[in-house]
Amino acid sequence: MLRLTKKADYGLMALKFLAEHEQSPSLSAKDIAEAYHIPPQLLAKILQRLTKFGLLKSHAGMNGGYVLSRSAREITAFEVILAIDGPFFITSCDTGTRSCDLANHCTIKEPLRRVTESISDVLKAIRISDLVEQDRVAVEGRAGASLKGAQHPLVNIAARN
Amino acid sequence: MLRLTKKADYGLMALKFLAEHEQSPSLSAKDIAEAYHIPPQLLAKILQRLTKFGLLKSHAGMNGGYVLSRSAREITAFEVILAIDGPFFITSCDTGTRSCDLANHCTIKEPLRRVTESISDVLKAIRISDLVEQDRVAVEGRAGASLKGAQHPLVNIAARN
DNA sequence: TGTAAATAGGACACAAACGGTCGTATACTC
DNA sequence: GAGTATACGACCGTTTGTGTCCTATTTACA
Repeated sequence: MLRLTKKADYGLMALKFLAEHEQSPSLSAKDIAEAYHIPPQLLAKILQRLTKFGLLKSHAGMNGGYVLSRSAREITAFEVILAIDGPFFITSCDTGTRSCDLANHCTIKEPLRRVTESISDVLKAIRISDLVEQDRVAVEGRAGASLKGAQHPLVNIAARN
Repeated sequence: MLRLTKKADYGLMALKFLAEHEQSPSLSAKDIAEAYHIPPQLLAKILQRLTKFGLLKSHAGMNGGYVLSRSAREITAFEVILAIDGPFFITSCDTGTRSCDLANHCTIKEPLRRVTESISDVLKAIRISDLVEQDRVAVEGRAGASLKGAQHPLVNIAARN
């Protein structure tokens, strides 16, 4: 529970992959799916949603594919999750349109709404470029050796808000 | 998505209710269920899990019920959610026991693990007593009038980590 | 101009999770 | 011993998540 869906996972992976290949004219859903062993048709749909949401630009036809519509530094994890999984609330009631039937009795809604905001802020502070950077550091750390200090950029990012 | 289950909601509400009635010798699942119009049997199960997890103490038989096993200030929202919904991960893979089959290709796992930690920290900073306090303030604000300054205790809590 | 490769998107099938109920056993009080 | 409460396993219907299939459309290139 309180977990990301696979779709959101795939979406983040795809964006990260596109960010790492920004020099390419465009990459197809198939290219990305093969790189990560993701079901191609499923990924295609995800990329379509991201396109509809304005995070990607698509190009149909031969040699077509997708490119980031903005710099990787201007796309946040929050936007990706929002695009794929829709708005999220930490309370199970309050689906956005109308409040739950417990409205009058549910006394934790307001407190938890603030928690939701805090979590949103964390996700808004994570950029696709951070994923690239963080992963690069992790790989180097694994291949190389010393794992000391300042190796948790994302934590720092989350704390810096 | 990324939302709390109703069970976790109910659990938090119940703990808050118990915290508000700490002077009572014990409250039954039925008492609490009626107060919030929650299905009694469902709430009973939730309270049983919380008991098993050590957050509540139960007492069977006539005039039985539940009491907090600790002070409301020593129980966090994180523990409640963990007890009811199990461990949560922001990545859909990595269910705890073994990593997903994408292990080698999934390059965002490590970065997102840090995000999970940040969110956990937020939830760990929320105590049941905060829910009580925060709700009290909200009610007063609604009944009374002025809504200025320092009215977002939970946000402050989340930020103070 | 035709073919192949790509996006776009609706419909559907399967599986897992969630929400809730039922029945029964057990513990405790009076 | 009766009544009330917790403890817990089994079950069921609904929803959500994951993935596939099929068709239409766009585009590049031979």
